[in-house]
Formats: sequence, structure tokens, C-alpha cells
Amino acid sequence: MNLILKLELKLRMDYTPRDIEQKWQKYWEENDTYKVSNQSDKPKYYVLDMFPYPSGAGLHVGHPLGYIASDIFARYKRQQGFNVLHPMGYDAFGLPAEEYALQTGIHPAVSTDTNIKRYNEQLRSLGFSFDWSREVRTCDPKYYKWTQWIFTELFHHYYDQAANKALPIADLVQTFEKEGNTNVKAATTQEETFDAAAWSAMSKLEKEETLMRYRLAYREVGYVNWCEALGTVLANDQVKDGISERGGHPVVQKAMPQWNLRTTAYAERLLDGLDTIDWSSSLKTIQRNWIGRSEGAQMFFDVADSEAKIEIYTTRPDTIFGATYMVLAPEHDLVEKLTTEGQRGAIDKYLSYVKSRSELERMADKQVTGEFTGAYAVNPFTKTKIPIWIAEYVLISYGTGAIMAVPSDDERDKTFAEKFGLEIIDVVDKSDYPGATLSDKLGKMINSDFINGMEVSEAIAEINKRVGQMGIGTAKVNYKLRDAGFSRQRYWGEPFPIVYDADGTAEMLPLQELPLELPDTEDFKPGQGGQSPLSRLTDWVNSKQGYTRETDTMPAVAGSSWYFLRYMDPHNDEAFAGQDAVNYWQDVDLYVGGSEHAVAHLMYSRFWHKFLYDKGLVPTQEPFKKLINQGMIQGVIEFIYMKKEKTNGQAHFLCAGLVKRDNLYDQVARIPIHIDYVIDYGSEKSFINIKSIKQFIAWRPEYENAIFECSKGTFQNGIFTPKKDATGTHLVTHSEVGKMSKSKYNVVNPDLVIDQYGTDCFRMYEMFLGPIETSKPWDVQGISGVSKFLRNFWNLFYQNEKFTITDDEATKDELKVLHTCLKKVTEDIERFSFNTCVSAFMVATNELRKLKCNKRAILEPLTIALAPFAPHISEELWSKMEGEGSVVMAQFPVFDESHLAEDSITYPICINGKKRMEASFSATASKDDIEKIALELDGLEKWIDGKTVRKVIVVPKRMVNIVVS
RNA sequence: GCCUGAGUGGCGGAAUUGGUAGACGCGCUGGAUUCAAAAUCCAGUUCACGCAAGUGAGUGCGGGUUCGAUUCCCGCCUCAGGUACCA
Repeated sequence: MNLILKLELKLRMDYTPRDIEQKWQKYWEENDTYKVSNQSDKPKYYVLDMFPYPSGAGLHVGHPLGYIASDIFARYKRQQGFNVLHPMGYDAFGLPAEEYALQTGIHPAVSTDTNIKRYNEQLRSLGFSFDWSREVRTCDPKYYKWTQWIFTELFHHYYDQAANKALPIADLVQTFEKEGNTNVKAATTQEETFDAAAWSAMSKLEKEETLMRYRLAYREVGYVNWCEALGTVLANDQVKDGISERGGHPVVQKAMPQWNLRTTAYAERLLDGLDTIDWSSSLKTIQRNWIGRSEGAQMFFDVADSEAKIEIYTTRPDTIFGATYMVLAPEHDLVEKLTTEGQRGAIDKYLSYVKSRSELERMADKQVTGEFTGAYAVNPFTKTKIPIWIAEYVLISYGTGAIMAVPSDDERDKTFAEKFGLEIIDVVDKSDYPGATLSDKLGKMINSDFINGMEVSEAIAEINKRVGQMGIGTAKVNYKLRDAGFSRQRYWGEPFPIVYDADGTAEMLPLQELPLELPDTEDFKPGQGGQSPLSRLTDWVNSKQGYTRETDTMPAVAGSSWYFLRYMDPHNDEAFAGQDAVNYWQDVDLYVGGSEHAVAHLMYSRFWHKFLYDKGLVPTQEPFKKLINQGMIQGVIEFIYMKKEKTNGQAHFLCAGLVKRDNLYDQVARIPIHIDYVIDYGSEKSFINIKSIKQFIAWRPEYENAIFECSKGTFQNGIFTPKKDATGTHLVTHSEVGKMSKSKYNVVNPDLVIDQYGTDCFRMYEMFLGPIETSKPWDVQGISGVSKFLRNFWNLFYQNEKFTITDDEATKDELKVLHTCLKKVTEDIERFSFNTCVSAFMVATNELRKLKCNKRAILEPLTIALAPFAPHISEELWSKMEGEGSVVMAQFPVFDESHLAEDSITYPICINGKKRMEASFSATASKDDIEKIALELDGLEKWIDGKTVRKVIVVPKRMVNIVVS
């Protein structure tokens, strides 16, 4: 190595991010820098991230986006003198670990543990200020003991609508014994009335069944995705285009008893609570629409020539004179009973078609389908006979599972009526309201007998009154929100702390018997009839004398519904968290996470929290005061097309080119393929060749004998058969931009980037990518600019390769640069605009380089302000400056407006709104002065050119606009 | 389908309350340095026409309000997230 090279290496070794970062990460760990106490004189601040599911693919570049943002905020708050709780943990139960176990035989507990270790390393290398002593894992029995306990409490409570809170079910039993349920106002599965005598006449089993209809955790028959070929229940995510993703087998809906949570009992409070929290209005709207409150009427229609009555729900009772037919959900109880002999065959055929369709497909389809039952109902007002149909657009889970169809005033009813030639009667004259949509509920009633001429709102009230008088229904508030399905026929989840006695009555295990630990097994295959793998462990199932255990497990949302409370007091064995801890930390001040959790997780945790509040166990009604949705770092997902119909019993894959050429989109399913096997991954022309196919088959052995066809020929069982002169296959894949996820096989890890550029650079680069809320595909182009910035910042402190800063007084220009930056950064952190913070630091650094400033008075506050973003380099420079303690606790600098004052301001001079010139005015000039001077500016004549000046608009400190014509 | 977002140079993005569109960074072009390259530094860079001065156009598309619209209103298009068992 020659001398010059050596010298150059030495020069470049000055800022060596990885050395500095490891040094300070070790220092923070050894000094418990981020450990936080539940007792402090400082005000509390709780910054929470949505904890990750520890996927086998490792932490991907999307995870840190939110974590970096929340870490910056937590560090900023710490520097402002708050006692900051900033914890991290793992949402460790879930389907992927179990799928992995089925493929490899590796126990989910083992793979989860391995994954967590990897995540731990990765998270630590990112320099987050987490208090790791508070880490929680939902799969830890010490943790899920309390998940199980909260479940048992839900079981032991009902929702009393008079008290507007959850009350013990034992109270309800007392009431039933005293007076039956006639005075009870409570959330229930089904309206029924009984008196004390009727209650006491019930058998033990009947009593239990009745109580089940009130409990907040209850068991009821529900529908699951059933795959006969695989003998298992599938998650929605495992079903693609109507067939199982694994193996491509048909999937149907199957009824099975399921545990549920009565989230609907809290619908109104979940709605009201939204007004009290600082969430984005779009997220609140999503939740409001999800809850879907509507006011309408529930009423009964008689069936012609039958005792049966059909209960319907409608938001438009006023349109009843236009109700020309009825539609039942295909799963409706009455379908079997009402179908006439003549229509039996057609109905059965339709039912089997519907069974093959998921709810999502049923709602998404533009085409309408349906079948006539042969039966007729009687419109209670017109007394005419109207046909009863079944159709998949009516869902059994919403309302009563039956509608009166008014084709004149409902889009879908109209499409349906037009397709099947059903009668349409206009009942609302909307001519007074041009531009109003159907959902505005505006217009005047026509063709409607006694309500003719009334406005819609009047008519609704009138019909509701009549319906009540006739005893055929009542006004009712309805919600789209459904109770939460809480059973999974899976191994890797919390076991239900439930045993059934000989009669099949469910009993909850008492707290002393919790946790009910997940039993060990080596066999994760589903049990008989799609039961959970736990059902195979007969010793465990029967381990309690005279009882059998529930073998379903809880879904992943169980553990994540309350984990933020556990962080407050993570090692407590006596309670889910001690009351002192809960009362000190109260609630989450800032919650950061992806908008993909907008409903599921954020609705469930609010529900659990409200229940705990009702029990007096938490002090606030809402768990998350402020919420920021970070966008998603996306990846490209690669798919290969597979024909839905097998060819000679084999799966048949097609080149995207063939699918396009022959327009076969209806006949193919998209099968995701790992991005590592795809050539030119991410580009438009990405494809797979024979080598890729071999890798794919090794990964997905069920496709060992599959056919791979492209325009050049076919490949099967290792043999390529060319169609014309060709030497190999070239199947173009189908690429989509989408979520980075292990299940999409498109994960990119941050490790390599961090190795190359360092953590501080990675952190700042992810922030620099754009606003925290927007989603964008991952791309490393541009990272060198951030790297260069950090080196330039570092070099401000160096002269002739020596660390040199002076105590000289700062100049006016230097102070202006500093305070402009501090103002921008402070204001931008407060509004979570971190990308613009990074550019403010860049601007300041560039200007200070030009000013050759190396003064402590400037660089010290700048270093403190940079610390939340790039904590390692800041800590290193802070220690070199001999700052006191760690920069982590240094007071965040406050900007001073007086340094920002300008003597003169440059105004753009616009003619008719278009900038034509510039002019400088004193900062103290009045509007009139500016107008006068502006009109006399040299060069203005050219623009006015014979036209008249109509108006001059002067916006102080902004611009001048001269209007001419 | 329904609900919620997003769309600005070659690329990521900025413009905080209706007031200079393109901050900052990448890339690219030219130059300096170097035997050469990397690195670094300097200058330029929305597009079209033009040697230039300049002129015109321009924030997904089509309209509207306004002295002035990326920003507000109406109607579309495309993409993303969710759609109740991925988490």
C-alpha cells in the first residue's frame, strides 16, 4: 500500500459510524440510560409503537419507519424534561409460526423464540431508546395468564343498557330469579321475554343457553372457510381468488360453534369515544363507518299461505309502498321452509354456488345473482303479494339477514330488479333536490297512499308510528359492527381457560388455575373435521376429572388488545398491572402504527379497554390519546398465474404474456412467488426460468409435477418441450406494488444498509424519504446524500483532522442559521414532519460550512437538537465537547425569534397573479408605501402596456399582485 | 362493490392558514483535482421553443369559485390500505 492510499484511508476513517454506534449502544445498555421508573417528579409521557409480529423473514425495512418516528418523539420529550415510557415487545402468537411448523416440524415456540432473538438484535442495532426491561411477549404464560383472565371476566359479565356499562352476570341471574327478564335492558343475541316462573322452570342447560345470549364472551355457531382437501379451516389470507393458496383446492363456508365477543354492546360508546381523542379525521371516519350506526325500522312481513313471518330491517321505512319483492340471505333459516317444490332444484344449485364464495367476493362482485324461492310475502301496507328471492348481496350477518327490496330507491335492489325483471315503483319524487344522492334521504313521497306529499323525514316518522300501532315492528338503531369471532381452530394461540361438563356447559377456570398453559406437542396437523390440533391431545383434553377442555385457541388480537397496559407493570404476578402503575401512566399519549390496523386492532383494544374501565381497573375510557398512522414501506409482490382448472390433474402455470394474449384473467389465480427466485425482480419484465421453477418446486413441493407453460413451450417433471425453436422457458410474472410481508415473500432487511451506512444514516434516511403517513416503495437511491450530510456535520467539528471547537462569540449570521434551524425542527417535530427536519439540518450544516463556523455556542445546541434523529453521532460529539452526562438528557434548545428578524423583505411583484419582477422593501414598510413604490418600479410599464391598473393587492411579508385589464 | 388515503421535474419529496410551484436530497450534464479512477469541490439542471435575452406551458384528467388554486368546490381516472380468521 503506498503512502497516499494510507493517508486517504486515515482521512476517511475519521467518522466511522459503526464503531461509534456500537460504542454508544453498549454504553446505553450498561448505564440503563433508557430505563424508566414508575415514580418521578417529572410529568409522564407514554410513547408506544404497535409491537411487531416476529416473522421468520426478520425485521424488514418497513418496521423501523414508525419506530424511528416514535423514537425521535420519545427522545425529544425526554430532552424536554418528561418521564418517558417507551417500551417494546412482541405479538408472538399467530398463524405464520404454525404454518412454518407444519412445513418444517419446527415447534412454533422454538421458531418464535429464534425470530424474537433476531428481532431483538435488529431493533437494538437501530439505537432505539426502548426500556427493554419492560419487554412483553404475548406467548409467555406469565403474560397470557392475564389475557385468559380478562376473557373469563368478559364471560362473567353482561352489558346493562340502563346502567350503560358491563355488570356481573351473577346480578342478572338474581334479577331473573326475582322477576324474569321483562325489566332487563341488556345487550343480547336474541329478543325474548320470560318471567321468574319461566326462568326457574328452565333446566340447567336451558338456563346456561339463555345466559349465553347475554354474556360478553359467548359461544354460537358461525361460519369458517373450510377446505375439504386439506381437512382444515383456512384464514381469509390463505384463500386466494376462491381457492386455497396452498395446493389450489376449493374452499367452502362451513358452520362451526365459535366463541365470540359482544363488541356490539359497546357500539355507541365506541362511537362517542372517537370525539374525545386526537386521531386523524380519516381514521375516525373509518371507525365510524365500520361501526355503521343507522336509524331505521325493524318489521315483520307475513308470508302468503304460511304461518311464517319474515323479519326485516330497513333504513327507509318510508319507501315501503315501493317494496316490490323481498330478499333473504342464502343462509337464512326460512329458505329451507319457504322454497317451493318447483324451485327446490334451482335454489339448491344456487346455495351450493354461494357456499363456494367468500363474504368478500360476495360483496365485491359487480354482477348480481339470485334465485326465486317460489314463495310470496305480503306487503303490510299495499297488501299485494311480492315474490321472495334469495341473493348473495344480502348478508346474514347484517341486520336481520332479510330485506324488503325497493328498486326505485336502492342501487343494488334496482340492479337486481332490472336483471330479473321485477316490478319498479317510484315512491320518492327527488326533483326538488337536484344533485342529492339516495343516502341524503331527500324528496317528496308519491304513489304512497296516506304519506303522499310528505317529505322523506316526515314519512319515516309516520310509517314508524303506523308500524308500531299495527304491532308489526318498531323503530330501531342498527349497527354494521358485528361481534368479534374469537375462536381459531389452531394450535399457536392462547388456550381458552374453559372446560365443559358432561352436559356440555362451559365453565371458566378460576384465576388460581391460570395460566392454562398451551400443552406441548409435535403434531400441528388439524384434528378431526377441522378441529384444532389440541383436540388430538386427548390426555390434555380430559385432564380434568369429569370435564373436557375447549380445544380452540384465541386469535392474535387477544394478546394485542391490552399489551400497552402490561408495559406499565410487566412483571406483576398478582394483577395484569398494579393499580399504582396504571394510575401513574394512565394511558398512551402517543401511539404510532400502520393504518392497516385502523379497524381490527384499534377497535378491539378500545373495546377491551372500555370493559376494563367499567370494572374500575383502568382510569381512562380510551387507551390511545393521540395516534399517528405511519405509511407503509412497500415492496413489489411477484405472482405467477395458475389456471383454476387443473390439467390432467396437475396444476398448470401460465406465462403472463399468454394470459394477456388470450385474455384468460377470469380463469387464473395468482400464486405469490418468493422474490428471490424471480429474475429482474421489481421490473415490468420480471420472469422465471427453469432454474427459478426448480427453486419454486423445492419451496412448494405440492407443485412438483405441475405444468409451466409459456409461448416457447412447456416445462414439466424436469423436461422442457419446445413449441418451436427454443431452449428454455421464460414465464413472465405478474408484479404488483404492495405491502412488504412474509406472506407476500417480498421482505427486504435493513441489516445490509446499516452495515454499509450506519444506523444514524439509516434512521435519518427513512425519515428523509417523505412524510411519515404516506406509503412508498422501498428504494435506497438517495441514501448517499444523508450519509454525506452526517460526514459534513461531523467535519464542522474538525480542522486539519483535529477535533477543534472554539468558545468565540457567535456572529449574527451564525445565530440566524442556528435559530432558523431550531425553529423549523421544533415546529416540525411537533407536527410529526420529520422529513423536513432532516432537510433543515442539511441546510444549517451547509450554511455553517460556508461560514466556517466551529463555535461551541452554535454547534452545541445543534448537536442536542440532532440527538433524537441521530443519537450515536450526537452522543460521540457531545462527549468530545465534554458535555455533561449523556446527550439523551440534555435540555432541548429553545429557539429565539429575535435572531430571525430581517431588515428587508424581498417581495414578488405579480401582474394578474403571475410573478414578473422582484422588489425589496423594508420590513417595517406599510401596505400603502409598498403599493406606491411597487407601482413606480422600473420595467413595470412593459407589463401594464396601455392597460388600466384595476387593483393592487399587498399581502404583508408575502407578495404584491397588480391587477390590470 | 363499500370505506379511507395518495397522485407535483428523470426519481424521493417541499410549499404549515388560498399568496414567488419545485426547498432539501438523489440522478444527470459540464468544470476543477488526478497518470487514471474512486472520493471531494464548484457550476447548471421543470418542460417546450430559442445562440441568447426571453416567451409560453405546467402540480393525474375535465370543469368551477377567486385579484390569485398544489391548497377550496363538483365530476372522473389510476394506485395503495382495509373489508371482520395475516398481523
